[in-house]
Amino acid sequence: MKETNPIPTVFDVAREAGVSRGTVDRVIHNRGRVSEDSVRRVRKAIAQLGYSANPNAMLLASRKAYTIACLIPQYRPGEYWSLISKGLQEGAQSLQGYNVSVKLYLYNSTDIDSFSVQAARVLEDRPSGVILNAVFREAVTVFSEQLDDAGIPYAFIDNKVDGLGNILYYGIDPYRSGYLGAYLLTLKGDVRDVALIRITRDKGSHADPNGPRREGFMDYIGEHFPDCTVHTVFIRPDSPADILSTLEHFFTAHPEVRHLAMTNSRVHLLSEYLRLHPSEDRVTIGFDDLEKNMEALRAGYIDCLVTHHIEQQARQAIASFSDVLVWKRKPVRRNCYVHLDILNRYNLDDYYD
Amino acid sequence: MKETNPIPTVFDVAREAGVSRGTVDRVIHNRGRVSEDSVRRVRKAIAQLGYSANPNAMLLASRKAYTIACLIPQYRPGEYWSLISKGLQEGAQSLQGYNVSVKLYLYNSTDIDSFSVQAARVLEDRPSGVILNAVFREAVTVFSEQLDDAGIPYAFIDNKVDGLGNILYYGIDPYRSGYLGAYLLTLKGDVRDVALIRITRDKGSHADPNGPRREGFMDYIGEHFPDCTVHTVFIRPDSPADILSTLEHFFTAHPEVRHLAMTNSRVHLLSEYLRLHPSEDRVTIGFDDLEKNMEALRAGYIDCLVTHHIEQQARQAIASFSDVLVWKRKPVRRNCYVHLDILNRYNLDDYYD
DNA sequence: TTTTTTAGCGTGCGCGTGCACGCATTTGCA
DNA sequence: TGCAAATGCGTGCACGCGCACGCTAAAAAA
Repeated sequence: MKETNPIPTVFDVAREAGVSRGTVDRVIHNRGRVSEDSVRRVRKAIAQLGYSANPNAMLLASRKAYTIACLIPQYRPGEYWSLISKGLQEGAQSLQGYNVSVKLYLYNSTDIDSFSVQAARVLEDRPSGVILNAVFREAVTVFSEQLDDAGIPYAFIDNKVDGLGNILYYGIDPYRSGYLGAYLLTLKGDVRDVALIRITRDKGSHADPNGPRREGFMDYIGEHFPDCTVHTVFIRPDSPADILSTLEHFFTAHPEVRHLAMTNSRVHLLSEYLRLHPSEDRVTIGFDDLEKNMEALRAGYIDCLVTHHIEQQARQAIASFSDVLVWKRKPVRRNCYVHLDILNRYNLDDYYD
Repeated sequence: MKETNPIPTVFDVAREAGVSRGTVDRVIHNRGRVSEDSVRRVRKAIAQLGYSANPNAMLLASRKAYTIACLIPQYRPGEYWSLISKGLQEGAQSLQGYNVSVKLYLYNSTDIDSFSVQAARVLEDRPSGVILNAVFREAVTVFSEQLDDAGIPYAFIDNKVDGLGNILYYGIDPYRSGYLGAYLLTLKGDVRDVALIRITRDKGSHADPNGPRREGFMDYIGEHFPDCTVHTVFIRPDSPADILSTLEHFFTAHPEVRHLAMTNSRVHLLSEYLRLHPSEDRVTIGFDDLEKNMEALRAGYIDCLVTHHIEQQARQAIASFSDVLVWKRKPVRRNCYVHLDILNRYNLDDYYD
C-alpha cells in the first residue's frame, strides 16, 4: 500500500544534475576530473534531493577489508584484559558485515621488550587502525610517533598517555574511580583506620597502572577524614596461603582496622581471609566486575564494587573506530569516559552488557 | 598483500553441494521445492564452509521496509517518556540502513479511550511489529490478542502484563529497584522514620505504575527496620507553591523525619523545599535520571538516584526487535531486565549512554 | 497413449554503489 | 599545422543476494 520509495540514488542525482552516474561518483569522492560547472550542479542536486549513499550498496561494492590491531597485555581467563579482549572481538563480530576484523597482539606487561616486539609486528602488518593501552610510557610515545608517520590512526583503551597526537581514549577516569571508592568505603562515617591492600610488584619494571586510582582514593580520605590512618599491606598474589597469613598477621596487630580496600581488580584475593574471619561491622570494597569479584560480592565477603562496563567499553571502541574507518566520520569526543557503576548485593544481578 | 578473501558466498556453497545458487537459496529460506538429498548436501556445505549471508547484499537485494509501531504515553520535554522516545528514534536511526523505521503512537496515560483509539490506528497501519507499555491492563490484554490474531509480534517496554502470549519485556525489575532504593536510603543505619512522598492521582483511572516499586521499598524497610514508621505525604505536582507548603506543614509536625524518598520519577519536585530548608543529616533518594533530577543531585539537594539507562533500554528494544524482523532470529531472553544503576554526587558525570 | 500437473532445479535480472576503462574534446607544444 | 597529452565524461562490470521465471522429467490424470 506504500507509494514507491522516494529514497534518491546516484542515478536520480545524475538525472537531476544532467550528468552521468560516473560524474556524480567522482564529485562525491573528490576524485577530480570534473568541470567546475558539473561539480556545482551535482552538489546542488545532492542537496536538493537530500541524497545520501546507501550504506549497504556502498559496502557491498567497495570490497575493502579493515583490520584493527589491538595491542594489549596478555591475560589469563577471567582476568581484566580477558574481558577487554572479549569485548573487542564481539565488536568485530557485529561488524563483520562491514569487513571489519580485529587482530590481537598480546604482550607481557612486565616486559618492555615484548611490547616493542609486538609493536614492531603491528607496524609490519600495516593495519587500518590500532587500539592500544599505555603501560610503558616512553615505548608508547615512540610507537605512536611511528603510527603517525605511517598515517595509521590509533586510540587508547583503558589507559592513556596524555599529550599524544591525534588520539582517542576509551576508559574510565581512574582518579575519580578511586575517589568514589573511598566515598563508598566510608559512607557510614567516623573512620579512623583504613587498610589498603596492594600487590607486590617486580620492582621498577614500569609505572603502576593503578597510581591515579590510588591517588583519588587517598585524596578523598585526606579531604574527608584528615585524622584517618591508611595502612598499606603488601601481598603476593601467587601464593594464596601467603596472602592469608599476611592478612592474619596484619589484622592481629591492628584489630581496630574495619575498612578494607584494594585498588587493583583482584579484591577477590581477600575472600579466603574474609570467609575465615567474618565480622559484622567490617566494610570491604574493590574494583572491576571480574567473575571472581562478583562471586565474592554475592557471597557477602565484600560489600561493594566500583566498576564499569568493561566489555561494552571495548565494543564501543571498536564501533567508534569502524565509524572512522568505514564511514570516514570524525570522532566527536576525544576522551570517551565510561560511567562508573556501583555494585552491591542488591543490584549485582543483570550486570551483563 | 592479502590472499583472496576466503569468505564463502552462496556460490561457493552451491559448488560445494553440487547444486545451483537457486537451490541453496531455497534451502536457506525454507521455501521447499528441494529434494531431501539436496537439502542435506546444502546444509552440510553451509556448515563445512561456515557460510553466513552477507548482510549488506541481503538487505540490498530484498528491498523490504520494516515499521515498528511504538504505543507509549504522551510526554513533555524532559519527562521519562521523552527519553524512551528519544532512545526509540535513535535506535531506528542506527538501523535506517536496514530499512527499519519507528512510528510513534502517543496516548494520554490518564485516558483509556485515547489508548484504544491509538491501538486501533496501529492495527489499521499493519506495522511489522509493535512496542508498547502496559498502563491499562484490560485494554492491553485485548489489544495483545488482536495483535496475536494479526500475526504481528510485539514487545513490552518499561512495564508489562504478565501471562500474555508470545512476549518480550525490556525494562527494570521495579520491585528490586524499590528494594535497592530503601537500602541506599538507610545505609547509615538506625532509621526510625521515613517520609514517602507521593503524587496525588486522579482517582481510579488506572493502576498505579509505581506499585511494585513501592512494595519493594516497603518490604526492605519492614525486613531491616521493623520499628521504622513510613509516613506517606501526598503532593499535587501542578502547583509548586502547594508542594512547598504541604512539605513545610508535614515536617513542622514531624521534625524527627530525616529520610525522604519518592518512588516515581519526579523527586526533583522536592528541590525547592530542600533548598529552603537545608540540613546536614538528611538523606533523600529518588528514581530515574531525568535532567531535572540530575540537577538536583548535582546541587546536593538529593543524595542518591536509582536509575537505569533509559535511552539505551529503548535502543536495545529496537535493536532486538529488528533482529527478529530483519534477521528472523528468535530472541534469547523473554525478560530483558536492565541493570539498576546507583548515582550519587561522585559518579553522576558521564552518565550518558 | 496422450495430456496435464508437479516436484526439482537452474538462470537471469535487479538492488545501489565503486571503479576501471575508453571515448570525445580541448589544450599544450614543437 | 600536426600530434601528444590532458581534461571531462559516459559505460560496463562486479559485489552477494532475493526472487521470478521457465525448463526438464517424472508422476498423475485423462
